[in-house]
Amino acid sequence: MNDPVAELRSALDAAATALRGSGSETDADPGMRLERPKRSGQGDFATNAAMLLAPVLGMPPREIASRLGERLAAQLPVELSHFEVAGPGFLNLVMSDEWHRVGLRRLLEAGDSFGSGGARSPERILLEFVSANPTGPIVAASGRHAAYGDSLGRILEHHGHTVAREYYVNDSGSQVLRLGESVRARALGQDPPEDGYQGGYVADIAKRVEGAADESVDVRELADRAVAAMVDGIKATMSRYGVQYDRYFSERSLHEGSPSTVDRAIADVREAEHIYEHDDALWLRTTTFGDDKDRVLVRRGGEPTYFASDLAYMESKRERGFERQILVLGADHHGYVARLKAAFQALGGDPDMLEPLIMQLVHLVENAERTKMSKRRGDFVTLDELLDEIGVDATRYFMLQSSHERTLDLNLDLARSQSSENPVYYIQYAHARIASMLARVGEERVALAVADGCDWSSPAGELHSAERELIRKLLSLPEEIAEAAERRAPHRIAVFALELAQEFTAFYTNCKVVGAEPATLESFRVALCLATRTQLALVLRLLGVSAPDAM
RNA sequence: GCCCCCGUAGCUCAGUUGGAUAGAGCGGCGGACUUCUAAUCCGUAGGUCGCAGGUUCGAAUCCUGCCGGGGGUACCA
Repeated sequence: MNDPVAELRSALDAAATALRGSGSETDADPGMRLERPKRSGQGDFATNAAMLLAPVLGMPPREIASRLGERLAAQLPVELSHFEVAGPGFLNLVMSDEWHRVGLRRLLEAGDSFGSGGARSPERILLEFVSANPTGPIVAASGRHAAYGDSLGRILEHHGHTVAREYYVNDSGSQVLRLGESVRARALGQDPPEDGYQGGYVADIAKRVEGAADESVDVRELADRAVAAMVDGIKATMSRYGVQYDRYFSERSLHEGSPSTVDRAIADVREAEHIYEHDDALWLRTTTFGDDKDRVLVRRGGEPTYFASDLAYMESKRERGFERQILVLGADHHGYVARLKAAFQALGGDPDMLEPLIMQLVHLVENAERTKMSKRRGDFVTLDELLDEIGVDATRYFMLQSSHERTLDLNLDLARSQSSENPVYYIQYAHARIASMLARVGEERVALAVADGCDWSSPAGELHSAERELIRKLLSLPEEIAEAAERRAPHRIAVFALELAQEFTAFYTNCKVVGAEPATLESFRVALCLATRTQLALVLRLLGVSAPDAM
């Protein structure tokens, strides 16, 4: 492991354990924290350990904090500059310049793998997201799912997991047929059926798809062609958006073959005796696993439900060796969670390994009004249109900056007129500035600055507070990655990226880099710039946002 | 009715497995371009953390109730 902050935390744990003695409670207190105080003057790090130990030891918290500090000082004579006991019993730690310099050295050694591989038990994860029906173009709101799923995948991978991304294509069923009917109608110059798709894009497909107006071509066949055309469009949009899937998984493929995946899944749950017949339909007894009511798998008449496909798709994922299944669902699907969990268990799965994540809605606000989006009516803003307006980077950042469990209002007027005010440009600007500076000093000078033999790790003079703060920010990446991965929270990285850019800009404003005297100081600052650039590029990559060298 | 999410600065949002005086961006106001990129920086104003109780050394964070907004509650997909 290459994580100076984690090492500090271990030292603190050791000190706390020693203080507590062997006779008392077994494990370290999980509530013990190594925090970064918000206010200056409260140390570089702070811990509440003493307050948690107080009831155990039966001593005043401040007294414990003082003893804890002394132990830590003995353990870390070089790293720890000094400590203070404050408030109700906080222990504030001030780290030495040496600790910061060593930290920078280790950042450079790790490069863009810093903060990677922290997962306690690496998993094979199948991450399914978007999966919007191929009966229309990708709408703007799906851009949130796409950005979230893609970024989450990148973060999970950096954290040490293996991730496969899939887009589930609903290419069978009545919706698809309805699309075929609508295309046929448009091709013949008629209005689509009332329950069909009214959007203008249907006419475009009708022009592009072969045989649309040819009544000898079956509507079902026409529907397939239309879906294929839609999927091509979806792939193009996703590609433009920087979202790569490992596979577009066809729902229909679940029904093909003999026995089909659907057949096998049903056989499995039948064998486990979770199935019964009622009213000529085949039901899955999901109530066994906490669902409100049982669910139909095969309708009266033999037609399998969409739920049967879901069951089979889960089966397929398990057969392919993914122990964890994450699926990003829209808020309008939260009613499915119970039955999906139940189905997963009926197949013999551990319910904790099926992880439906509910994404709250995106409202597009225009003229101070929320626009309603309906694919049927064709009344929507597409993701492509949004990308035309405000660009990939700004869109992705906007979609990622807030928690997925929070409704997002996307103000189109604002997005259009003030896209340059998007924080993403501030972050990219910091990256571009560094690139420009490093180019100015030249590759050889940079190489010299980071060379092992270079002695900037012990120059005369104290570090500037901006240097110290920037280094600590850089060193906090591993825990940010862990937090973002474990909480499925890419927005944490979006916030971190902005904070890192701010720390860098403060350093830039206060500390001259090129031409700093003595040369060892210039080397140190060049090295710090390089480490910052590497990490900015890394977090931008995790967000799926570009890291330009010039702006 | 029942279930899920949300309510934090004018706007958009962080912070919520309890910690010190609640933060950022944008917008407002006042300043700074002989400078390594001004897409920047500095200063300043702006808050009953929806409301009311409770738990405790300590609550934006946990519990209960209420108010407000959004979504769901199909042999549709």
